Amino acid sequence: MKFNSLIDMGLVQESGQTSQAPWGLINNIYSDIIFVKNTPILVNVFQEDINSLSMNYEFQLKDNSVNASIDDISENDIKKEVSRIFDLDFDLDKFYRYLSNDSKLKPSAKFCRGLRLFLAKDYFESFVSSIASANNSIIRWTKSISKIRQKWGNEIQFPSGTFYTFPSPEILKSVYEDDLGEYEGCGRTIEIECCIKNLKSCGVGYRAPYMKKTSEIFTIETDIQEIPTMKYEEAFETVLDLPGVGPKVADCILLYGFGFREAFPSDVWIKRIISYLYFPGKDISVDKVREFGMEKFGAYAGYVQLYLFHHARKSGLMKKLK
DNA sequence: GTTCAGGTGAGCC
DNA sequence: GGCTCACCTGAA
Repeated sequence: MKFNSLIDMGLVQESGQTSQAPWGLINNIYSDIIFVKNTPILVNVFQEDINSLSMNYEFQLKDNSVNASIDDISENDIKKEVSRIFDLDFDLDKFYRYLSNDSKLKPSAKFCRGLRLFLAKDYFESFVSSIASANNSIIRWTKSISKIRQKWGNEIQFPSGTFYTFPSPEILKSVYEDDLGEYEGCGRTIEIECCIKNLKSCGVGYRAPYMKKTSEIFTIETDIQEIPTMKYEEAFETVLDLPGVGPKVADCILLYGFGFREAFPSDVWIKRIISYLYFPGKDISVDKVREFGMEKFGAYAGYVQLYLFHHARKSGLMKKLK
């Protein structure tokens, strides 16, 4: 089945949006489990040919599935969810016309043609993933998320193979934090050097307690459920209250997770890029850069951030700015 | 072996 | 309120 919207799937997957790690990649097909009406569905997405920049998808229900037949879930439900995750209704042509009006933004459109938001398939996953991304590299972050899924996610068999879901808040809030916790927790029945099923063993470092606490809050907090209906400012304050969530991570959760396109996630790289383009020779604080981006780009702030960041990454501007 | 990059939170003023 | 520094890991 096919979507006709312009999209570069490889670019979306590798763009480091913290709502989720890149989907599994085999033979140019990206695969992951999404949930439609609480039923796990394996989705494969791929480009028919590299030049077309349109996207195909197919799906599978799990093996031995008794209660989940395609009768309960319409193909249209699945299509709508895939379309939502890749933000396919966003009008890229209109956005490119907007970019072409600013000579500083214009080059990024060509470099990142077909780049779209990679929205959360699961809100909890986007919170934990974003917290794990703070002060981290994309490579290390991706490895950590993959380990978390393999250690605590549900293993589900599909016709084309075994996949792991992202673990639930109930599971993640009670996992061991580090080697010592695991050693003590299992009654010292194993050597401490052999402890491998704790959060720090996934390489998340000091973020482990933040991730556990946020998982616990997720099992009780009700405010979080209201975020999709909130205005941006209120949503920002709500998300900021969580441990391990500062302004940067909050904006990542709101933009990549929930699709608040007025968010302008600002880290040192965006600060360097914005300073280089709009305030040459000056040192603008990250906080000021965030204000500047939201004020100047308005409803397009999130997409502009996405495009500037990846243009800088791909064009070698980042190395130059460092 | 050492140094460094990368956001957040705690402790301090 | 603002400022400084520790936090963990892996790459250089």
